[in-house]
Amino acid sequence: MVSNADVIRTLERIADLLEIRGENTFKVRAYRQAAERVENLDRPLHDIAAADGGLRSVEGFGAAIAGKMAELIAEGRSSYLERLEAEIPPTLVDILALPGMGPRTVARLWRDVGITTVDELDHAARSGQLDGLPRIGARSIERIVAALDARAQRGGDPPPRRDRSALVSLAQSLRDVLAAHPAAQRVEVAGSFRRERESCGDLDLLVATDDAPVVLIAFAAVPQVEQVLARGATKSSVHIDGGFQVDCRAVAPQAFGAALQYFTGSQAHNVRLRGRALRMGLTLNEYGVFRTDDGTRVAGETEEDVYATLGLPWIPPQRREDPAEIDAAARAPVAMEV
DNA sequence: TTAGTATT
DNA sequence: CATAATACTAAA
Repeated sequence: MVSNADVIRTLERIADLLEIRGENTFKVRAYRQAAERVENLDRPLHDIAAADGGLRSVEGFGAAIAGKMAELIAEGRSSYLERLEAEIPPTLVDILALPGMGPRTVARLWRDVGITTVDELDHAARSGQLDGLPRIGARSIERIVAALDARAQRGGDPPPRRDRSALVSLAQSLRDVLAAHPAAQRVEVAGSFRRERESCGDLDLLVATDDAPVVLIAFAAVPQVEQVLARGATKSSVHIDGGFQVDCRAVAPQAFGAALQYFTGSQAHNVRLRGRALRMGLTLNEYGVFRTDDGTRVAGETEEDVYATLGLPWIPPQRREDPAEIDAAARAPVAMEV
């Protein structure tokens, strides 16, 4: 029996391989989006396949994807995926999973150096085989080796997610540390933690401040920090507590609402919200809502402002996952103009 | 400045 | 035919 999880894995695998192959980003996105739609289903897909509308009734499933997934459900295999795997070494997906490794680099390592596995990459990186490749300098090789070492230490497993319950105290203590900084005016934990997901891949902290660089320097210097992954003018990423990633974003107080909205996500929610803004002649980013024509800022101080400007009631973070949520909220009478 | 990757 | 928007790093 093919489970929804199997279908999701297949769709994501197809997307990864297409991406390495350099396929049209719209096509790649279609497979990713289809996977995401399946994730949000509350029914087994094989059930839907057998019912009236069939797989085409699943949002994000057009003729091509529905056909391929129908085969997967009926036969337990996808001939399309098998053809892709014959063309593109499927072990490249493991390389793609390394942090800092994207489809362009993976494709180049394969085509130009013949690297197809993590072990081959490890050997090549340490033996100087990557030296002199365009766009891969000494720093890049260092990063690759570090990523390989980290992966090896985990026995090849992907970076583990953590249960929400196991993160509560870490989140609280980081929040307290930042809040104690004299330049920090307000601190919130955002991201999947704020959306109350049961497991989180990282922690996202947002700080309102008039002096972002100083706050970010302080953040990166917190004693529990094991490694600073990046530190810029508005954003810093670190590893804490056994390689767990924590991202910190610092914004001006008048942008706090927009930044909180952005940083809370989900990504799909942000994309839908920003698309909605565009259709209204507005543009939404983490600094506010702006008129497309003259760039005037029309909202940003609070989340409520941001949603209201887009004709929506404030949507609770827990509900910012469901693709239908924005449409549902738009139909709610409360926030529509009085 | 650009390419690539990362972030929600 | 289309595509959310932005930040950071390394390389050129």
